[in-house]
Amino acid sequence: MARRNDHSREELRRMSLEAAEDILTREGVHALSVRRIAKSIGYTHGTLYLLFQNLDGLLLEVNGRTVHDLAQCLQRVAQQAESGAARLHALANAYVQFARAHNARWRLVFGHRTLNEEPTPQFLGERIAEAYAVLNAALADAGAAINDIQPLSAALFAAIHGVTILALDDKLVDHSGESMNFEPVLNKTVQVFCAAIEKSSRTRGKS
Amino acid sequence: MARRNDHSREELRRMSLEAAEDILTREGVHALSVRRIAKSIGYTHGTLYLLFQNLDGLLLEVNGRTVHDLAQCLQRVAQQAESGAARLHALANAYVQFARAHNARWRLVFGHRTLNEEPTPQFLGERIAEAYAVLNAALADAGAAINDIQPLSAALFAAIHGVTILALDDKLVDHSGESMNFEPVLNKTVQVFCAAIEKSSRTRGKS
DNA sequence: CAAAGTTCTGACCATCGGTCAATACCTTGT
DNA sequence: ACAAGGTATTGACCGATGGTCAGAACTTTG
Repeated sequence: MARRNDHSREELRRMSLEAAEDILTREGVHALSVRRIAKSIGYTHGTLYLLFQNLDGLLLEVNGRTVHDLAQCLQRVAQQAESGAARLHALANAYVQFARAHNARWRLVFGHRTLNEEPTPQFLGERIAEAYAVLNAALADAGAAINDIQPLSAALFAAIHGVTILALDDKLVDHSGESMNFEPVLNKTVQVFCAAIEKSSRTRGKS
Repeated sequence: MARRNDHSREELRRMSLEAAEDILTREGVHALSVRRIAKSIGYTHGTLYLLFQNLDGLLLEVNGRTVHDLAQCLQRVAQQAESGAARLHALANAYVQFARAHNARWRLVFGHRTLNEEPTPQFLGERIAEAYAVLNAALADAGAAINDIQPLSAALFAAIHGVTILALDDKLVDHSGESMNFEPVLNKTVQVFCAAIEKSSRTRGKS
């Protein structure tokens, strides 16, 4: 039957989360189940309920890791890119690319709420704020001192997020219904916001 | 056992879809199942497999209806609102409000892909294009003749979509992590795009 | 009124998330 | 060295799911 103390509680948790991510990446959400994860780490499904409250709890932690990875990715990009508009473009691109590279994992973050009904737990919210902060900083940097940076920043984040979602589903279409590449749409998005920043910083101090 | 010919094939399909929407609205996605729908229309689950290929097929049609309803809603709003920026604001607002009013149904449209793996079927894509066309027309109207209307329009659509998603999840946050109302963010979004349209129409004909 | 044709059912299957008594293992005390 | 006690792990079990399909229940046809 069963080895004992081969792994600590924390090790087992980590193994489970990594296994879940692996299954997600290789086989897709449909293949993800408590039993499948258990099999993957060489234990039975019962054991997983000693490590996590339930499947939902496990997935929530997977999502936390995904968002954390995204935040780190954005941080790296922000450091490497030049300031100003170039940095915003780089960040926007990194966001979409991350979502494409980790398709299944990324989708789970936003699709999971479909399954349970509870509000997003605070620990996940904090991680999202983490990613958001990077963009926020870049925007502040690009636009110097702007009064109304808050809604602008949130709007840019949402816009990039929107492009990402539609791009993943291939739902970015032109007027004739033909699907388009995300690049021109994303570039336009950032351009439009950059123009707004510029204009805003020109009139700063007013009102 | 069983009444016979009480309802035509098409009637049964319609009843099923309506039942599904009702369950979705009243009890949430978690309650939606083949058996639950069957019970709701007074048949057994086996019958549903004579009407739809499987649960996925049924949900796809539900989604088609939802998007169609959204498109109609947008059309109505576009007709009533004044031209120009006001119409764009009205459309953006209507989009978010529709999503909020039909929370569960709307989420299913974008969360469903989490479950199956296949690409969005063309009939759903067309319905989305239908909704998109309304925005596209309003934008063309607002900005007169613009060369690069295509990416602009797609970008605006995506931006509104992004705000809507984040608003529904209460994931629109300011720099301190506090959640914000969607209105200022949505207004800012439309403003920013209106400015871009204006600018673009001022320099039209060039290049 | 029987035969042929249909609509509908419900037993059945594999699988799922989740629980928990029982088991197999480890540690400790003597 | 061995038994007692404690702990980690299991796997049978539950209710429910999506899905299939032989055959029952009902209609129409000849």
